[in-house]
Amino acid sequence: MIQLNNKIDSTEKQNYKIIERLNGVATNENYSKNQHLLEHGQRCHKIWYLKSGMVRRYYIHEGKEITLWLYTEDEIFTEFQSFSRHMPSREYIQACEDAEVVSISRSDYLSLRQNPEMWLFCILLIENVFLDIDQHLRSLQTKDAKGKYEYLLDKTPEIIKRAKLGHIASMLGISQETLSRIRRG
Amino acid sequence: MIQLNNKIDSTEKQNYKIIERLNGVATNENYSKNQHLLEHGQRCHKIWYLKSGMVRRYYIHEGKEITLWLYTEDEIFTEFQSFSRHMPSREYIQACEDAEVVSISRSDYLSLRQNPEMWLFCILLIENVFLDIDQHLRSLQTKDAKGKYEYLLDKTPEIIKRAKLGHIASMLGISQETLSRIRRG
DNA sequence: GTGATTTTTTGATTTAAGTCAAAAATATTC
DNA sequence: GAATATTTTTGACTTAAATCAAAAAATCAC
Repeated sequence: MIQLNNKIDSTEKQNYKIIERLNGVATNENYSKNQHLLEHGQRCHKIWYLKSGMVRRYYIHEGKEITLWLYTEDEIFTEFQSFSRHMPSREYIQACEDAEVVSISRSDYLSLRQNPEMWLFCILLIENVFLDIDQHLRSLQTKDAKGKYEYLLDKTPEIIKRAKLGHIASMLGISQETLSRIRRG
Repeated sequence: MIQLNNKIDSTEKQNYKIIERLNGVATNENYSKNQHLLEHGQRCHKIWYLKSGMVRRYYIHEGKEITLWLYTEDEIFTEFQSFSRHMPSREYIQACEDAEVVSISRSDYLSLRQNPEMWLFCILLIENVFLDIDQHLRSLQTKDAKGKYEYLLDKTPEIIKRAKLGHIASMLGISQETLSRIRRG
C-alpha cells in the first residue's frame, strides 16, 4: 500500500483519489539486503515506493562504487533517465537493508498519466527528483567536507544514522577516511 | 522565433506543430550585457528561449557569486523551481553577453500544457534540465579540477570559449586561479 | 587613443583532504 | 560462539587545490 505521508497530503480528497489509483496498479515486492532492484545496462521499467528498509542508487567509476542517493521509508525512487527515455540504465539500484517496496510498471504509469488528475503526482515525482539533486549540487559546489556532511546530516538524519560510511562518503564526494575523521570531531 | 534545432527534430510534422504553438504565444525580448532577466526573490513566471548571446544562472553564497549554468544559442532556460512552484527565486538570471531571447509566460505555458501534443515538449524541457544537472553532479562527485574542466570543455566548448574564467570556475566548484593554471597546461 | 576598470595570470605559501597501510571494531556465517 | 569477512578508525605522509597578494593583460568608457 502506497501511503505518501510525507509527499502529498493524503487527507485531501483529490490526493486520496490519486493514491487509490496508484494502489490499483501497484505490486508488492521484497528484496533482501544487497539484492539489486536494477542492474547497469537494464532498462528501468518501474517506479518504486519504499515501505520499509533502505535503498541505494549508485554507479561505478574507475572501479569504485559512487553512491548517488539513498532512500528510506515513504520515498519514491526510480532510475529516472532510463525510465523516461526507455534507455539502458547507467546505474544500479540496490537494497542496502532488507526492503519492502511497491512497484508501478512503466506502462501503467504511462496510462495513468493520460488522466489530468494524475498530473499533480507526476509533477511531484519529477520535482522531488530534481529538488534533491539541485540542493545536493549546490552543497557539493560550495561546501568543504565537513559542511557537506553537516548539510546531509541536517537534511536526512535517518539515512546518515543507518547507511554505511563508505556509501555516505562517496555520495558526498569525499574519502571514507575523511568522513570518519569528521565524525570523530 | 523559436527554432529548437538542437532539441527536437523540427522537420517532423508533430514537432512542427509544437513549435508553431509555442511561437503563437512567444514574445521577443532583448537584454544588454549584465542586465538581469530574473532577480533573487522575484517569482519566475517565464520560460526563455535564447536566440543569440549568452545567459548565466547564479546564486550568492557567502558573498560570492556561484554560477549554476551557462546557456548559449538555441537553448531553453528558466529558474525551474520558482517557475513550477511559483516560489520566490533563490537565484539570478543574467545576460553575460547582449542577448536576444523569446519568452513564454507561465500562464501560456500552463494552458498549452493542457494539450496532449504539448507533453513531449514539456517532458523534453524538464528532462534537459535534469540531464544537465545529473551529469554535472557526477562530474563534481568524481573528477579532480582538471577532469572537471576537460569534461565541460568537451561538453560545451562554445561556452568555455566565451564565458568569463571566474564564471566557469565557480560552476566547476574550483578557484579561478586553479582554472587559470589548468588552462596554461 | 588614453586612462580607468575589470579580468586573468603568476608566484609564494598554507591548508584541506587524499592515499596507503595497518589495527580495531563490527557484523556475518557455519 | 569461534572463525571469517567486512567495515571503520587511526596514523604517517603526500598531494591537490585554496588563499593572498601583486603584476600583467584585456576590456570599457569617455
